[in-house]
Amino acid sequence: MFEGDEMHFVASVVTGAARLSRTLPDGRLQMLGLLLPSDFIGRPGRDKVAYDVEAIQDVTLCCFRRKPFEQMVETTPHIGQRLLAMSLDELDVAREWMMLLGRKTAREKITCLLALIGQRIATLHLQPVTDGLSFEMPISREAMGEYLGLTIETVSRQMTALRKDGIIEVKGSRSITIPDLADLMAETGDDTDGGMLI
Amino acid sequence: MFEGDEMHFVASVVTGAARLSRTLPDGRLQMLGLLLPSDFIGRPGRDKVAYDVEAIQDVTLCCFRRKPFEQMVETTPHIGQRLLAMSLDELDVAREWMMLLGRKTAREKITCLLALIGQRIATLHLQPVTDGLSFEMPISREAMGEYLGLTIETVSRQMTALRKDGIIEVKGSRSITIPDLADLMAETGDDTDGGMLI
DNA sequence: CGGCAGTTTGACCAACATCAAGTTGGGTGG
DNA sequence: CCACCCAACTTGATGTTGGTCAAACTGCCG
Repeated sequence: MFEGDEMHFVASVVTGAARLSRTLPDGRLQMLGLLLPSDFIGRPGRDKVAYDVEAIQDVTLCCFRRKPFEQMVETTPHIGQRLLAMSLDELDVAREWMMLLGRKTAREKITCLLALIGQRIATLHLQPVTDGLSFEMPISREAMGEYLGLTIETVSRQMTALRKDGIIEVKGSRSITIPDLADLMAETGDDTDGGMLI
Repeated sequence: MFEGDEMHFVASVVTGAARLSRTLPDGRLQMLGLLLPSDFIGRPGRDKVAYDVEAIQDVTLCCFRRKPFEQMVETTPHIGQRLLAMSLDELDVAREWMMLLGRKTAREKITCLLALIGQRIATLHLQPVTDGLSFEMPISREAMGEYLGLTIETVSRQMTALRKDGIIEVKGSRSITIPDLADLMAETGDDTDGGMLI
């Protein structure tokens, strides 16, 4: 679906993954969010799509016609509360990303993304998040750039630099190992200790 | 309030203005949002402040203890629906800003901000948004930079460039006139026509 | 063995940041 | 009333980062 399209339904992602993005008239593209199982597309009270939505894997959706769904939200408080909690979480993610896009260097952006994806994949597979963490990057260099506000060349160069610095190990172009998680986190620009004082 | 503080209440802004921001350990700061009258601070179901919140003018808040408020949200569906609509709007704003931070040039960032502030001030004063629009910048060059992910010097240089190009007229450092709104919009990088095809 | 998409690398360049002076204008104290 | 002070802003010189353009390289598939 593309920005401005009429949207006659809302939906919940059941399987697969999709992404939200927006494109400027001259073609510059920024990815705005990732839709994973349980995430919600569309919103009560708005009939146009606000951003481009594209599947990045085969996706199964659970769709509801918009009007009946809006009624259901009004009559079933619990649904509204759930939607509120989800949209507040998305807001946190979006703001975290604003910090990254506005102020972080290319190297910090890349390490943030690697840490994020590594942790999420490990958690998904019920693996501990420790040194030696190993995973497949689910997205291309191009998609990394679109996510981070960088060009593909800069992404590639930073990956090479991180490899040469021993922060990551790379096999092929997608297989990543993180020998020392603390080393990676130290490059993200964030608090390493979760923000605790002393 | 600062990131990580315990928050025993939620609040609605009645008068004045505040801003949301986050700071990296080394001091880099990114503004994440603006709180104006009717905006909401805090959230049901979360007891820590997620971002720094600072008043930028004298502010009056309407505060509610968090626990009773959470109960009220559960028992009064209409409140939850209103909060949902507000947080979805904030999400749109945040994502619009991600596009700006990730992909726009300094000149585009500045013109976007000027257009945004000009239009909001005009609307607030019930003035038509037309050529010759004139207003006072409510924020300093530094704050503009924090909002746009730029340094103060770059902000200043771009303002000078826009003045020399006749896109804006400047009196003192805060008073702005926009002789031709279309000229300004043409510099934002966005669709000038609101995205309509033909 | 091509052909091709995805990736890497190199050379060069533009945009923005950084560092360092100025400049302006409003407020204060002599 | 004037001199000076200070914060906010502007301007200049220079440095870095990341973008751009172009050319290889890789691995996979037909």
